[in-house]
Amino acid sequence: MISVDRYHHGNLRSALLQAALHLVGKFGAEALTLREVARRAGVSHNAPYRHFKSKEDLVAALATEALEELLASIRNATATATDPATRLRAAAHAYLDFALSNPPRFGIMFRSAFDRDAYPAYVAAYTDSVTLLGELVRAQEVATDTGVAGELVWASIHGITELGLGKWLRGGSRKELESLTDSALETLTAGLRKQPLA
Amino acid sequence: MISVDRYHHGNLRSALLQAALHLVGKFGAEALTLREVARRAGVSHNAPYRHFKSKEDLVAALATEALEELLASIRNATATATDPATRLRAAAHAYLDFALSNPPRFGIMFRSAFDRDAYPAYVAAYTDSVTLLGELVRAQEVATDTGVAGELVWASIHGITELGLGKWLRGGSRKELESLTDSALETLTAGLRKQPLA
DNA sequence: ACCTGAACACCGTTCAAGT
DNA sequence: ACCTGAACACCGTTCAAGT
Repeated sequence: MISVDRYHHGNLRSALLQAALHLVGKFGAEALTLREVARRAGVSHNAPYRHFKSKEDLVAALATEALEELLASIRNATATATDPATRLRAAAHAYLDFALSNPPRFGIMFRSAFDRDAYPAYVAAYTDSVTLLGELVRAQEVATDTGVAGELVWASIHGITELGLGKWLRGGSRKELESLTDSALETLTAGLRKQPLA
Repeated sequence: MISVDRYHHGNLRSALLQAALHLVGKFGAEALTLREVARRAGVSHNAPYRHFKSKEDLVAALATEALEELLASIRNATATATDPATRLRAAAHAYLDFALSNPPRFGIMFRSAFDRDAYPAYVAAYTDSVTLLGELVRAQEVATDTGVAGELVWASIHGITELGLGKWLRGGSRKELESLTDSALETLTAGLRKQPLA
């Protein structure tokens, strides 16, 4: 009766993605199996193949959704401030918080083996993210516009995030990692101002 | 006749690890299966359990060996120079080169799910690595000895490595990534000198 | 001690069949 | 169109049995 258990209307795809996301968040990326996803969506182990060519194809869809959500989250976080340093800090915190809120999803987003070029929406979200970061860094007025400064900032934030998620740093709490992120941004911008890149 | 095909002498364990490393390096971490490892070592699918409690246990051994090798490689790279900046740069290049030389192994070393505390050799190599990095950074005379400077440097190098391996940066060649690493180190040390951490 | 073969409960994927 | 059940070739792991 209720439309949610009738997949002939085209909502199985999103139900599968939702189940997959839940599985990943709760049990980690290695617990993500097509058969379990199908089970949770209440369909046969085979039904997912109507919507995804393969497990990798579902993972790619999951990664695309995650990247789009991360981008939206960063946009949202930077929207309220006008001061360039504050905006960059807000973006970095959004990045870190996104990763901490669902570590396995962060892994799926970044480390999946699928061919990215085969997923235009993924590439689009990636391109937009890099562009946004470039703008945020350029607004600091710390370097000529070669893009290297943006990569340095991104790598620092990403490194702190990865090492934080893996419990490699002495402080692993959200607060401590945000503080480390702030230090990284301050140090990098100070360094870029003092010693502009070639 | 030849001792290599007689595992009653205690060399099966290392033969298994060697097969596992080869598998990981050639086909990626997801191709690492206990059964295939056994096949390559020429034993039944069950023989590995004489030497490893589980697949995770073998992965932990692999990760430990990798970390020890990385540490040795960094020690070796820094041994020839005396200038602090040169030594730090050599260490960073060794880190990057280690990752690029076998990306899946780098992943196993950093992202495996095993309980690290259950593997003292792993913890020892980790502790020694952090200590070494701390010394290298302290020699730059850029910060008070809180360890934060070391974490910032490590995160930057690690971030460049991860993003480079994942083809996220515009330049992905060894040369380009080493150059980006050099920029990161120069920028961070300049920033730390200009604006010491609280 | 060290190794083997059979067995169990899983996978991803394919295929013929049902509505 | 969308879904199902049977089947295939894999996994990791356990167990009884062989030397």
